[in-house]
Amino acid sequence: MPELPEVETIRRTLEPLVRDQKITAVEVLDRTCVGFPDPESFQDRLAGHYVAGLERRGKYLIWELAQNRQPSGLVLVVHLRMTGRLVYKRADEPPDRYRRLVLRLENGDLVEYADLRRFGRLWLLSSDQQSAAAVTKTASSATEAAANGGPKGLWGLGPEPLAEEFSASYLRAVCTGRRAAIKSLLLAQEHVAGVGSIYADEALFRAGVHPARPAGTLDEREIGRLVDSLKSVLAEAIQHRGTTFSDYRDGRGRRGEFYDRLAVYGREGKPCPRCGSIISRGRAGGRSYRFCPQCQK
DNA sequence: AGACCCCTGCTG
DNA sequence: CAGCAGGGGTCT
Repeated sequence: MPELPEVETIRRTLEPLVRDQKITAVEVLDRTCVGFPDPESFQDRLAGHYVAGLERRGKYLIWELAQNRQPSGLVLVVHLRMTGRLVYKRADEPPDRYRRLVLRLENGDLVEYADLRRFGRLWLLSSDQQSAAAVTKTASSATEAAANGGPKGLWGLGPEPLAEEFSASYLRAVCTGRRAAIKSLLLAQEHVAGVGSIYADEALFRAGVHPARPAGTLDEREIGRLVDSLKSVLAEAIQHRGTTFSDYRDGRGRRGEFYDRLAVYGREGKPCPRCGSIISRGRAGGRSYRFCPQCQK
């Protein structure tokens, strides 16, 4: 489940391998993974572009494209959802069993997009549209996005959790008056971008806050601890190149190493690393959470 | 704000 | 072999 640290790791590992390289050909093996435009136009328009650089926004990976050293006005946007992978390979390396799309590069290597569950999507969008949408959150850009079949979530993303903008005062403003569980609020990409189930659970554990607490009931100190915890767990996960449960791989096909440092996620029935109580599980807002009944009130 | 859907491997 | 998991979108 690639979340912010995993997508950031893919960005960092892939960028040096693809920057300034030409995409010579695009092979769409599974039409369902192309979100916009239609698969034929996607192939035709993307082929021939150079990769100017890779950016990340929330869980979205954004490929800046160029043509003849000039910005081409197009970006390739990728969301891996649950089981998507983006791996740089030599042409003679065996394909992933779930290979869905291939970007051929002029040096003979390729970038393989694979996705077991086929929830992931790729979109080829005009860059002014994408950047305008990233900074504004207006209804008009959202409408425009919908009309163009773009990635709707990208248009309404909240602040990056590692940016200063994501502060205790910001989170307090978001939580105030809300009865939804704090965990659901952390997962809502319009409030904070890039947090998924793993890091929401881990941050709540570190902050000592019960995941099902109505957001509005958190006091000032809890809000402060939660902001700090989220930032620290995300930064540490990036340092360890993400968390691999089964599917996630970085841009070079390697596993992430944060798995061993998880305190609660995937550890139900095991002892809490802090107090030894048994980690248990609950459900809020239609999504499950893991927590330590002793440490999280 | 919650139900349901997408999709497929794995679990009970 | 039904049911669950899960990011995020849609529909109610």
